[in-house]
Amino acid sequence: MEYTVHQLAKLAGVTGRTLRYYDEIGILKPARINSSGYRIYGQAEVDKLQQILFYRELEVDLETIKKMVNSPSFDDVKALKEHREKLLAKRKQLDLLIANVDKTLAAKEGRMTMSDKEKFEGFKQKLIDENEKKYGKEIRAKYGDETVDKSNQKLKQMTEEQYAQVKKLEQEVLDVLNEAFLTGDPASELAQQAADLHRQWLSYFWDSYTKEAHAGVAQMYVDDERFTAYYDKTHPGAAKFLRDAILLYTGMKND
Amino acid sequence: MEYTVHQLAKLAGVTGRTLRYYDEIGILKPARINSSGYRIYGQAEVDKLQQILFYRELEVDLETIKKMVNSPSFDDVKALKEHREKLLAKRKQLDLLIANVDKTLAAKEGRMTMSDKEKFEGFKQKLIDENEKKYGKEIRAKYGDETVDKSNQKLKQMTEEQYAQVKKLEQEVLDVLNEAFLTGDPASELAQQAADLHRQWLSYFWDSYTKEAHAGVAQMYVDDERFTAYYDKTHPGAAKFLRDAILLYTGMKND
DNA sequence: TATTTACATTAACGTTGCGTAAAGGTTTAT
DNA sequence: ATAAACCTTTACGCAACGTTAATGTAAATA
Repeated sequence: MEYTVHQLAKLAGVTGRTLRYYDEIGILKPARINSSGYRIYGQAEVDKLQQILFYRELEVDLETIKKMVNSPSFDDVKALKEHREKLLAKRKQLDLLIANVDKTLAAKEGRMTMSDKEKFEGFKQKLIDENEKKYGKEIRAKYGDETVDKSNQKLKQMTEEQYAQVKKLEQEVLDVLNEAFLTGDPASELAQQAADLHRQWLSYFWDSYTKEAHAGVAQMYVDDERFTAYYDKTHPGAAKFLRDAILLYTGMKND
Repeated sequence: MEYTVHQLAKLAGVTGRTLRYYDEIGILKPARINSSGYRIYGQAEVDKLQQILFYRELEVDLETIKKMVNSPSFDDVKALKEHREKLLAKRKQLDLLIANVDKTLAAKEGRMTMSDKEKFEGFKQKLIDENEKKYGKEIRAKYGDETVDKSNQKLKQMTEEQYAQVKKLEQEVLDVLNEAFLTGDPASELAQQAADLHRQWLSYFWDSYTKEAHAGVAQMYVDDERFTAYYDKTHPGAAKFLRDAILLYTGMKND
């Protein structure tokens, strides 16, 4: 059997370029060249190519393969053993790398959680301040300083476990909001679901839920760029969209 | 603090070329360029370089690092996780490769052992034939056909364990012979040690050792190219050298 | 038979992360 | 003043091909 480049290439699962390259670097020369300058390969070349590809599979470099298949006196077992050592060293290095990447990720996620926590803390403080400003006098007059201070204190002392649940809800709000945003309609079912999830989320902070306060927080998302940025992360305009959904949800705004 | 390329390079443990390259691909630009066209780096660049080198340690490609350190909005945790996946895949691939290399080596050594065994078998047969030719009539006349045939049979039935010991001795003969060859003197201590090891080796095949037979085998090493090739593998001429050493050892040739 | 289609050829650049000259300008030390 | 020690840009080299580009040849079809 005789083959042209492409025929042999297909037979062996490589490209013609590869065969020309192998010819160029002298690792596999065609049996002969016909009158038109075409490379013609025979059975011997097919066999040799198989060998070459076998060693290539093992990621031996072509220079070494060349010696292996072209000089019968070459100690291929020794070469393979050395190659094996190189592979082992590479794996050791890889293990180190992976461990380091893991360490870096752990540190980064630790920091992220940290900064999330800080944001969370800031949010809680902001809620307290807002409540204080809007309803402070009224409520303090009604229940007395002590009661209000204790409530605020409780808010600040949310447990880690609650925090985790809150984080989960927070993510759900985001997910549903982003999906709802694509509908473009704050009155859509998904948008209203997002608003409801947000109510559940808020309930973690408030003893008593009021539509007014909920709507107030929603408005804050638009007014305070810290929160706007948070909700707009995936879709710019999502914060406003959420506010509108909540305004409809709370019935603070019709149609 | 301000640094020129080489100063920063030394500080960070890279070469100037690296910094120029990082400038070229826009991953780390100098703070400014002075009137002579020199790159001047400041503290911010030092810090950034540290980051770059850190990620480089993890084998992240420069294109990705560029995004990581230049755009604050880039999700580096995600990138690292993807990188981690790539590393894991690479390790898996490496494990496969190593297993395949092992398999190849096992097969090759299996074949080698096989061919060694064949050679060994051939050698035993040859010894029998030689003995038969040289001493056959004499010995058969002396002890009878039965005795001789049984002896030959025993030779053929060497156990695997004996075989292993013989292989070990064989290697020792080779090692000492090759070292002795460098002295150039078949009468040297090393050469005589090689001859002695060879006698021990031969004793595995023979019930009774005779100087004459030993010298005869030595001569065979020179006459039969199969064995000549075996001993000449490391140093051409070693077979003849061994013969001479054995001739001196056996006293079959003086001075 | 003329033309299209499917091959073949060589030449040359692109890939990654720099190393390594080469050819020349600048600063510092003697 | 001159040499030593910097700096600059330009550009090839590395491994193993992929990918055009420009051009020539063989086989199939109109």
